[in-house]
Amino acid sequence: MSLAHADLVAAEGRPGVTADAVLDAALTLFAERGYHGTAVSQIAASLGIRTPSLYNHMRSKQDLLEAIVGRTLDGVLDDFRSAVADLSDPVERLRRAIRVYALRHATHRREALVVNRDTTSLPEPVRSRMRERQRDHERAVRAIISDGIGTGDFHVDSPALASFAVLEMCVSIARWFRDDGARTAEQVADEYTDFALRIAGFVPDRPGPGGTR
Amino acid sequence: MSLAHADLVAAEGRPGVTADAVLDAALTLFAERGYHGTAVSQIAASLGIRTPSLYNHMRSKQDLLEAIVGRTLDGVLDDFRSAVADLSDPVERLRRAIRVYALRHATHRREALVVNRDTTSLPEPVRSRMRERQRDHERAVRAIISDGIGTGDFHVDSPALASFAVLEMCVSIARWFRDDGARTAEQVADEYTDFALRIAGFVPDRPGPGGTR
DNA sequence: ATGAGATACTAACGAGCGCTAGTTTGTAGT
DNA sequence: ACTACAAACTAGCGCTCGTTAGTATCTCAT
Repeated sequence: MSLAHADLVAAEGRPGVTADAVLDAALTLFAERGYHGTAVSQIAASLGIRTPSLYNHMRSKQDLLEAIVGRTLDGVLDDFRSAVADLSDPVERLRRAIRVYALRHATHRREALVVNRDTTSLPEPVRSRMRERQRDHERAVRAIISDGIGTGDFHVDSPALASFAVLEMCVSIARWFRDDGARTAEQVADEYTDFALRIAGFVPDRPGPGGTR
Repeated sequence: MSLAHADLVAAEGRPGVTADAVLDAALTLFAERGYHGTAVSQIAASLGIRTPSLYNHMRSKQDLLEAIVGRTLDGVLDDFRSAVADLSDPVERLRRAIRVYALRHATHRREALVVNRDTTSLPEPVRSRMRERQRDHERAVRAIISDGIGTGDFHVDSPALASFAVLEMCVSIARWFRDDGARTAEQVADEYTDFALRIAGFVPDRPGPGGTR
């Protein structure tokens, strides 16, 4: 395990350790053992260097967490915006929004685990800023559900509850998905998108998967 | 906050700190800051005693986590068994199983947060045993869904995926539910139970909540 | 009154933490 | 060949961690 990066170096020319490599190693360990459960010495060991050498590539352990959480939330919001751009039908908007969100949690498992487990470990001004960005996304999804209720496509008592349920259901993909599992990330994303539409109370013209009824 | 227990002592006779009080204080702090993010000195402070006095009531910090996770999983399995006892209809079984599970995550938020965040921090023989108990519950729910597919009540491609989605959706209640919020724990449990049946592909005779269709 | 037992305390331990200072080394550009 | 710079190193800082040892204090049954 501590050889992973060393091998990479041997294969290429002369990179040494880069800031991105440190971030990636931290990401893996934070996802595995949590932020407080990970020592910077372990990050260094997984890169094959001594602890103080890390500080040539980062400012602090806290900075690593902040960078991981920050750029992950950037990615979520970017994904969302480009997914629903040019769409007006609430059903299609929800379908696309949930598909990219579910897909992300299968393809970026580590990021998802860290954001959900360790955002609370950020220092206070930052932490609230990050939470606010998560809420932006949740509100956007909630708005789609509300729109769909208006058009008669969706049927739920509370758009807020439904958006919580749908989004957290997707988040949980990161907890069990494996690349070598029975289903690809795309297949899982498709099935979860279907679940989301069901939660929203959308009833397709033809019965969904699972057989006749 | 550090006065919470001291007040309780003053109100009663001479209890001092009990093992249960330590467990409860640890539960609150673990849920708030995570196992590795909580120092035993903070547990002591929240009880109004010095750190070493804690060891009159516990064996180790790790023991606290093990006790919290262990008895929470006991509760989950007990809840499940008594909820579905005497029921044979898959729809009713799923409804009852999910209702108690969702309700538990609203009424025992701290336990749920700790189990889901910090079970990985347990030492290895214990950790696997705990995970196995969680899997027992998941398999039982999955079996209900499979049964329902057999009877034609449910319609999903993969009972495994559906059970993951349903259970993790319920777990997430612990992340946002507040006792002083707009909905009671029972109301939330009812709505989530409805979501679960929708995910399972159950279609009631009359349309569900949210209006006509 | 006395002794037992429970519960609190002070003191301090060894270990590990995140991080800094100062130094060596190895490569690249002139 | 010489210089400049980046990136690794050793040494060690101040601090906090979980835990133990040993002691004082209080309540209660004898």
